[in-house]
Amino acid sequence: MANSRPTIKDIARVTGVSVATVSRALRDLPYVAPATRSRVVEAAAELEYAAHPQASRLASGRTWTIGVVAPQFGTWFPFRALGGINSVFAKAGYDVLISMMTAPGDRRRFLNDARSFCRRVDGIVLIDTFVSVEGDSADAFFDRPVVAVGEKLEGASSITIDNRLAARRASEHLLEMGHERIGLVAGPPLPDLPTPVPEQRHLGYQDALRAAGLTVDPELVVDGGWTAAGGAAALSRLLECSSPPTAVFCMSDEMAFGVLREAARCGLAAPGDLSVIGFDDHDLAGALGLTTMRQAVDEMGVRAAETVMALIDGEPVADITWDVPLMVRETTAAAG
Amino acid sequence: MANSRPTIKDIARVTGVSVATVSRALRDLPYVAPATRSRVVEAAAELEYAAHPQASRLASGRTWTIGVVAPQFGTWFPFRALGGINSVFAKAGYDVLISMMTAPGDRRRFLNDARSFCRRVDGIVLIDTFVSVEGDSADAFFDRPVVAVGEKLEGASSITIDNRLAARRASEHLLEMGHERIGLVAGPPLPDLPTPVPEQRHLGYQDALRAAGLTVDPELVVDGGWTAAGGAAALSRLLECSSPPTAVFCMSDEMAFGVLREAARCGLAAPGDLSVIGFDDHDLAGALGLTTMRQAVDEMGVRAAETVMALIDGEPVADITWDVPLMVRETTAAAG
DNA sequence: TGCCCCTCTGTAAACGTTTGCATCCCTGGG
DNA sequence: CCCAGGGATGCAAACGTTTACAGAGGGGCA
Repeated sequence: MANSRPTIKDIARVTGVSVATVSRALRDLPYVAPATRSRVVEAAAELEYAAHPQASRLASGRTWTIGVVAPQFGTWFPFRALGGINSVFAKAGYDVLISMMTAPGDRRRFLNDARSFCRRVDGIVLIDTFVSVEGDSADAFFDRPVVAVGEKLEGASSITIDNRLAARRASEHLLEMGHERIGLVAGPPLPDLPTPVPEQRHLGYQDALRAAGLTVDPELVVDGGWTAAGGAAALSRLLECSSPPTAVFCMSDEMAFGVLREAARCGLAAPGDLSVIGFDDHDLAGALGLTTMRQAVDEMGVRAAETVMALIDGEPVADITWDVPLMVRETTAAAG
Repeated sequence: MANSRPTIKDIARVTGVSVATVSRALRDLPYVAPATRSRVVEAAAELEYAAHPQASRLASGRTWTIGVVAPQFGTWFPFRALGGINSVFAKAGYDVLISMMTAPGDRRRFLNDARSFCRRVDGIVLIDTFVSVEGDSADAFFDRPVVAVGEKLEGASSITIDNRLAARRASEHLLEMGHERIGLVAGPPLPDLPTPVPEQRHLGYQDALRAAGLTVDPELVVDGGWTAAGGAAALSRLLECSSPPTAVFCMSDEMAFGVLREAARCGLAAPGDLSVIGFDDHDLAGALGLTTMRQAVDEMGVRAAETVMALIDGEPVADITWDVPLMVRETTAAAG
């Protein structure tokens, strides 16, 4: 087979014009005679020509690539966000390069990786990366436009939610239905990932209880490990309390699914015997009837992608706080 | 800020050697004096030099990038596979470029995209892409090593499962437990994606019933739309049958989750009143106790990544069939 | 007619690497 | 003492584009 594809020179030779004219014709630049342009375009189609990306990138400085950085793939949040991000860039003609850079640890190495990564992309989306250790700015790592999803970062645009407020709202929903013994199935802080999320959601839970004049019973706060299995285990621990909760707020839907299953196994009906509210609006939450706080990750991804393109076009940095609406479904009901 | 990073020339000037020597020193090539090498390496670290990827790729022809192509992100399967794929390449120092090429439709445009995509990567992983319309080979689209996950493709290595056999096994599991009225919650063929998966799983279901001497009742085959909500709707249709099933095989776990929920809503206990088996081993299947056929997508992704690297190293094309073990959990039990 | 401007095209210099080839120097064996 | 051989280095030509600049030709206007 033709191991080497035709180059712009081949097109030039075939059509009898210079490479400069071919380049202009194929990129719809002005100052090309219509007849010339169509001859060139035809020849290119005929030879099945496609520009060599590296060469054009080297020459132009534009990469037409966006980098997406996440701490780990395999979890729900970054995957979902990537879906939204990717759909936008695919339409806009950008490539999407993904990278699992682990933020802290070897800082020197990270900086070097980041610098090298930058050069391959026109802009960067950070998903839950928490790169900033002690208030560094995005410029410290990247010299490209950056949008951070799920965290705020000096010098970058950001798309975040108010975790504390949303957790408070979730807890208030239970309070409003008359519950007074409210359990918290918490996600633990992640190793090597200095995320404020667990703490913020915990604080929101406390805010709600205190505002309602209730004391926060530490016995009602258990670790659910961010997984469904962990959620199930957490509920069984909660049920061993001297005075078990009548409602549970879970920091993630996955843990809530586990809680629901454990409840069923124990013969507790939801919401009859136990109200459960989650956090995320996981793919399955709607179909399974879980009341939850909707974190529209894919929409946030879409918005992040649009924001990167805006930054590339020179628009200023901006912070966006995404709304987290309460989705009342079928796992919460009035107490008693 | 320094808008332009140091180039290899800067290192050369600082250390007083030629760019060629710098290039060799930094890439650990032989024929560089130890003293020279360490001087160069130090200078590079000092200046925070990182090679310009486009330039080095243009010159060397190696891209150190792997392309991952999937028809659509946002669904469970490709995401999960991407996780596995990415973990391998991240370790091996490859970038991962993702692309949502839609296979059929405008074939000319697809070919052009594919050709252009090729040039950016050293190898390609196709996830459930079903590019081949009438037996085309991988060479028709790509002139790079290709590994296809979930489909077979002439000229490419592949990682697939035997959908028909696995579906048969799932159905046999129900038969072995004494069920004779077995419903099938089917996923419909996907629009614009000529996948044989739905048909194969349907055939496997029929194989099992026929081998057991049962007739296939078309009333027991309903469409679950590949979603949990669709699965729930499917079960309610099945229950309207004159003679409803005592067990259900769902072509995906997500549909099975919907079935389980609908059963609970109708007061049917699983597995007491209704046995349910799924297909996939979704993240949540274990924690929710769903009996299912385990399609270890992330492992398949890992293997796919390793296979691409093997192809790049010149090893021959090979087809791998991945095992799909039965995971007996808590949603299936003996009939009656 | 002369001038200017505008459209179209070509020439050639970037872009920042990698790499084949030539060169220089040093060491060791005959 | 000479020469072969090989390690270390430099030179310069790729790699395939983009783009600044120059120039040719033609039309309109004074």
